[in-house]
Amino acid sequence: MSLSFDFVQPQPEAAADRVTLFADVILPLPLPRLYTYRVPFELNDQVVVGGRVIVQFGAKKTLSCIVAAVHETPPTLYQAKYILEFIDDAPVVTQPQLKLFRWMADYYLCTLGEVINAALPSALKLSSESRVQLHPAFEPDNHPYPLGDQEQKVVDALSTGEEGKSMTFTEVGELLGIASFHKYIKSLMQKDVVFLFEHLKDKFAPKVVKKVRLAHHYVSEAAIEQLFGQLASRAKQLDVVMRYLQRVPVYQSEHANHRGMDKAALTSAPHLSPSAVNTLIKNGILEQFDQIVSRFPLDEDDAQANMHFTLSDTQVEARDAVMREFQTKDIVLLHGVTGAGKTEIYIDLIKQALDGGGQVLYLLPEIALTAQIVTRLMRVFGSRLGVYHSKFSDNERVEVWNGVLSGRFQVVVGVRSAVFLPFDNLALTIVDEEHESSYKQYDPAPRYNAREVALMMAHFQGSKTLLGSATPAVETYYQARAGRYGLVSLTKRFGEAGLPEIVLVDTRKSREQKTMLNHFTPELMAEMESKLAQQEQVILFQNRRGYAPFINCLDCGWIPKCTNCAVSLSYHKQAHELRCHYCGHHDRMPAQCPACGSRNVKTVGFGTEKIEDDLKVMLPQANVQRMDLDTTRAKNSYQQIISDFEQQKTNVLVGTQMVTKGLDFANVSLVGIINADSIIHYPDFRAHERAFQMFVQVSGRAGRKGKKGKVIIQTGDPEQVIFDKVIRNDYLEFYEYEITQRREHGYPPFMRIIRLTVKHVDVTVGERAARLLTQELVDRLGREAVLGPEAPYIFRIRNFYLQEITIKLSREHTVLKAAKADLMAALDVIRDQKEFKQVRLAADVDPM
DNA sequence: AGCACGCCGACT
DNA sequence: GTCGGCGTGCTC
Repeated sequence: MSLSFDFVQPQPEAAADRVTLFADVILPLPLPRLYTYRVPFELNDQVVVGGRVIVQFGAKKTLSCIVAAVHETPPTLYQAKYILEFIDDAPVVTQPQLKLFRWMADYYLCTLGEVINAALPSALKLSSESRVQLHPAFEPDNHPYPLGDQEQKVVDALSTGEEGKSMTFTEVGELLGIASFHKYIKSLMQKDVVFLFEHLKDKFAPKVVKKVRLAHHYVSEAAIEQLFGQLASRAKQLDVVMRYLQRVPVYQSEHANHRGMDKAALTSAPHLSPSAVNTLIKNGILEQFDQIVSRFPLDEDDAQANMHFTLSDTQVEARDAVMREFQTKDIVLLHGVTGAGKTEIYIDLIKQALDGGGQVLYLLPEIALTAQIVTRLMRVFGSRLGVYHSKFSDNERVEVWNGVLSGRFQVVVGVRSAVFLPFDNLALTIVDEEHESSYKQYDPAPRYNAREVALMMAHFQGSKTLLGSATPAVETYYQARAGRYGLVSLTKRFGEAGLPEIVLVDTRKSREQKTMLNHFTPELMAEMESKLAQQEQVILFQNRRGYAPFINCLDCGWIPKCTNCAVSLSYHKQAHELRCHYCGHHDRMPAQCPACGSRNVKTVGFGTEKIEDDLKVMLPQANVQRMDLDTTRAKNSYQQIISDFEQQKTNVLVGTQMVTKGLDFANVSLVGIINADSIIHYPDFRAHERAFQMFVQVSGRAGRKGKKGKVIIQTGDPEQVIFDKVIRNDYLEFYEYEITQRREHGYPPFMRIIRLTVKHVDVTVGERAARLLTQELVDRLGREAVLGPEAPYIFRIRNFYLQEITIKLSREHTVLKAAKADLMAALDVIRDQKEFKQVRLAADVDPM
């Protein structure tokens, strides 16, 4: 701003106050910096921080990106290109979000572009390759909104050719012959004429329900009167019409008739004839139409009926304690045993937060976000509830995103990535099962933990956060003990169900005595038989999928290995394949040893598939179902397995971790952990914690609603200290033991860990890069802060050789910040060496 | 992440 | 002689 003097008259033609604006944008690419584009002067008033703009990036790419800042400082080193177009007139990313994204990039050592990439549903990230397609529900001659000329051109182009034809943005631009065509696409989207998708594979497959309504010329009392006369001799048809009028208040509002009712409710109702319904449709009395429905249908009547439920005394007490803690603390840990009824407490707190006018985010791990819980929440919160699930299509995610922006959804229940939703007025954040490792994203950066991100987001927005778990993460409990988090314990199980009896069975002894029946001890076998005889159900937990972790030729010792990874191939019997669990590589199962031709090839070890297989032979009367990654890959198979078990169509459920989470089955009286040792003896400082959590969680599946359950843990080493704590379900004792270990060995929560992985196709280059990086780190951070480099147990994945360096840092903020700067500098040293140009470096902050 | 520019092998 | 391999460097 320059000084101005009174006597200097403004020159009218010079437009002295003409400001040139520049926008710093976040490109959805892993680039370290923001890029500055120039705002076309006539569009100055359209720039919104948090809105999307279209820019040309590089020679031929056009991209949408997020405006992070607007200013008047022209770049000095280059000529800024112009922004091509503005997509939004209001932010799609809110201010608190931008702040959060910056924090994430900083904390997790990644770029803002990577954060944006993980955060935005891909339909919000437009590029010249984005595609449009006519909406399946669009009817050209029965469309409520008029279309402009340009819009009509697009619709015409999309309707000629085969069904479901799509065009890229580039093609739309060519068709219209103008550069600024996005506004037409946007308008067409708002009118539900077209929808967007990014790749050919994510085409929209909406769920359509057939509905019927009364033809519009019957919607008046007189007309209906006349209709009754007309149908007087056709009793079946009359019944249908009567039922329709009963269910749909046609007289009260024409709108109600327009919405109609489910056809299935008429055709499948008792005493009503489906053919009568069809005759009515044929005669033009009823009309049939399709409606696209959400995955979680809400029955309005249900919503009213279930609004109110009462908390038990224990629950009221716990809720009040949480609220008391919230008066002085922003974060509260609700430590409640499985089955203590935490969900009801959450619902109660959500209601209060909503009454106060704030938004609520309720995070759940993926396996716990079931239709059961969603329907339950739907009943209470109805259309104010948004659901964000990873199995949803991109269009559905955008709908939730926009719903949060517009205020339509005040509560969102969702998985890890729901922390990215554009809240601006969060009052309450709930992270249920906060210890769950699935909150942590591993592979593409940002390698974030949604629990930590949620805490930071809540902090930025002044929201309270409730962390819930039966087996809190050691780090979390430590914070609560230290008084930084409030702590509320809920120890009584709901409905008086006692804790299950937990029994250890020594597999080593059984093996010596040769009493093992395949992988079952006689004790587990006998108990299963007895429970099944009493018509009760059994869950078996085996933390390894497939049939066997490897196969072995008994004559020459040949073991098939993955060609891309340093692992043996697992045998999958059903698929008759050898598979790599790390890269997806698979071969046909050979009929004989390819090395020596012997047919003496045996499977070694066992996974869920073998357990299932053995049981089918050993317990022929039982119905055995397996639930693991392999059997739940298809869209609804998880739900199918659960409901079959719920309805007791299956008696034994064998599965991996999937069976440990949040499933409430009233009739399960026995849980078996087939091999506890593989879980405990894992080369990682969190092995005991994970084992404790797993055992307690899976034990929680046994015995509910008054029945006392039994848990049998098979182990070759029953003396392990951890079992003692599991048996007595003594979290506190486990915690005390574990925290001492952590303090002694300098692990979290006392130190912060950053794991660097160096990857290269050539072992020696990778090793050299890792050694140099270690040296650079030692020079900057000191010898004691750096461990490694070391090849991990699985030292090659997807043809990349791995080296790991572990950095241990003090948790002090200033130290951490300086250390990260040092770390980045050390990484740059590697990147600058020609020899290491092909080295891939990944930083994982707080690895799990 | 793309994509263009650029320098060395098997083909018309 | 050219077409094309993918190494590396840049994108406001």
